[in-house]
Amino acid sequence: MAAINLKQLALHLGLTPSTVSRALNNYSDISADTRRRVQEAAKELNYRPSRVAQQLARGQSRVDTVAYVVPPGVHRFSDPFFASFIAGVGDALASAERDLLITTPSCQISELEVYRRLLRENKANAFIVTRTRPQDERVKFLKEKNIPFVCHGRTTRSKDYSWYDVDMLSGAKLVANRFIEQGHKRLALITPPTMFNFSRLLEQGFRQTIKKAGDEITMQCEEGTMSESSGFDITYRWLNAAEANPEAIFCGSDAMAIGAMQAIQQHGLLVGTDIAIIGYGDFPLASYVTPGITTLRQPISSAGEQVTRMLLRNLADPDRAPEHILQPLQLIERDSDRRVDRNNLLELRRK
Amino acid sequence: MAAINLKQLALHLGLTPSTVSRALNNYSDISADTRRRVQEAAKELNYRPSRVAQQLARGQSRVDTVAYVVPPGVHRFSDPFFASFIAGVGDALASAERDLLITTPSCQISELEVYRRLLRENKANAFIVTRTRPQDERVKFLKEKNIPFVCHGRTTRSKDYSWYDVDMLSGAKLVANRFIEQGHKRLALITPPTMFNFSRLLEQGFRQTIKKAGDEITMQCEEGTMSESSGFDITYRWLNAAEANPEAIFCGSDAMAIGAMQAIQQHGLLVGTDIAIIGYGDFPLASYVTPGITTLRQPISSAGEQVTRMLLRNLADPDRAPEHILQPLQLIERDSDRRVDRNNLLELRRK
DNA sequence: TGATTTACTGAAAGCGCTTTCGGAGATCTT
DNA sequence: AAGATCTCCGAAAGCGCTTTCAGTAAATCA
Repeated sequence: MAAINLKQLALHLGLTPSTVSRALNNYSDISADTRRRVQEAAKELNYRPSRVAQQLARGQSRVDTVAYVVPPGVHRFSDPFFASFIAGVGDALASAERDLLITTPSCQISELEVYRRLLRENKANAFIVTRTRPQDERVKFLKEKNIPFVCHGRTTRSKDYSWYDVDMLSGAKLVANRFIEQGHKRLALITPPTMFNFSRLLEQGFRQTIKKAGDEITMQCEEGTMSESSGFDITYRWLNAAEANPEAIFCGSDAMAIGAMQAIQQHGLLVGTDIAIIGYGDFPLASYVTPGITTLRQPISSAGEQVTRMLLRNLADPDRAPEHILQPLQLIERDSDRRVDRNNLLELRRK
Repeated sequence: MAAINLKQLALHLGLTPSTVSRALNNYSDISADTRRRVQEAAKELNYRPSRVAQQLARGQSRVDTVAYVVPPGVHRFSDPFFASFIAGVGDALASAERDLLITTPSCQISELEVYRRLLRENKANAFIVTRTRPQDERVKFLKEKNIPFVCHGRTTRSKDYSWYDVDMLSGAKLVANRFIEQGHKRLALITPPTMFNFSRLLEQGFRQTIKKAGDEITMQCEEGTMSESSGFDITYRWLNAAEANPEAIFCGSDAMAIGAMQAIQQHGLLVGTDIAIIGYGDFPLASYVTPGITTLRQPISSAGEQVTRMLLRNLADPDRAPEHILQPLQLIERDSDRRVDRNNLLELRRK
């Protein structure tokens, strides 16, 4: 099954490479008979033209592929964030006739190594970096190599490259203030993994607001993984703990909010009435569960699109100045942080 | 911003291409001074080596990329199916040092055209085809061109290529029988788009079972899009209709099941007690909503993995005989099809 | 100082394919 | 039957880069 090339195929047929090539490409100056012979032999010998050589010869050397290296660990693919983001990226890219390469480091290999390989193997010529870390080696690497890229998320030093990010700091303040206005005293926070920059901003905003509100407001905080089960586990533990239950929980993902709600219900408590829940993300199902999740809406699919458009602009004009988009977060009010008359549960259902 | 090539760069520097090339690639036989000059000029003139030429020259002509062309329309990306499937594919591929190219036809372009382009532009050398249609042109195309591929799903004629599929026919029978055993008479079905082969099998299995059960069992059926909103809309319409409400609904996706449940609740009815719901997929949230969704579990992430492993085997040995895997579906019993004491709702919550 | 090494650069072949051009033979004109 | 016209195929020049090899000038040695 050794790879056979044009020359060998030609030799085998007693023809020249040029003839064989034209036969294979259906040129009209090849006799029907020869063409057939050639094509049959090609199939027979399992000849596969080197696309690389073809491209070079044809002068199609452009590589319009954008790579999205999914960060390892932490729930990667099964995160609805992922799917929606990809959707946005994919759509924007498709309309620009570019493709999206998705990959993820296999266990042993460092993330950066994947970037290097993709470049070396000519698989991509631009990158979208997500879930940025405070000090992000990926950003450093790409800047050094002068490769076009755009980030979804900021890093600590972030003036000199393009990024799109949500205004998590303000968003978290919004949530905290809402809880406080609702009269809750014992707040709680389940953060996304703190390795992510946005998780720190979230916690920071939440804490700042609480601090400003004075001593009577307390908070507890734990780091989750963004999955339902982690929201469930953490909340469950809290409810079983000796201390008084939290009155309001801000969950760093809607999935965790769902888990938390489940834990609350299993404890015989009522979400909204006994414990208020606010989530983050507004993923598609947030409004379809009962009660509907009040959540900080993150327009992810549009995030994917916007990030991609930035990148495309950058690609079109490499000398372009970096752009920055700070997307405000909107609080979508549903029922998970709303008190209801406990005796009137069925009525609630009727909405 | 015209693309500059090695020769031009060399000319500009008064050096030969070979020297410049070696300078750029950090060969040790280039003086530090020259190297610096060259690298600076390269950056200055925004020189970008043609990766295609590099690959050809270096003899790295292999293209280890698997493409997954997401079928257009119908809720593509936001389908949790998509994300999980990709997760499985990505993982399996990563461990084999291959990459995954994901793309989707932009509005104007036919799906097949995308396949052609990917091949032409050397972006992929193997394909994973999902959501097969009864007569699938993609399959025909790939077989004709002798390109390695594997399907997730079957077509009508499917002996001579590898596929992985779930046993939807038996699965649907399982569900119908369960409904019947539970004593329901008026069954209903919300199918996935009928353009998909598995949708037909689903309907077929359901109908066959009902037919066998005799005249007293009736059914109504409508085609959904697999989204929450379509489940909601269809159910809502049924509940408002003149005819008697269905007693049990089988939804072709968990998302539709959630929509249906929402519609039922908005009508002041109790899911499980008034109307039984069974979904399909068992996506991550199915157990976290209230009530938990009874569903036909489709092991999607493992589907992605298995499909990919098949493909890898195929790639490793092109002469290998086609493989077929028919995955049995398992019914996961939760609460959405379980009657509860209506007066004891709060207790239920305590589980 | 002449021989020898060292440091660097240039010339040239080649990666596997496409494509233009020209030419040999066959077929067609008048 | 001689030229004109087709058919069909081979020769050869690239595509943009890498890499080996040889060659020159400078540095080192004896």
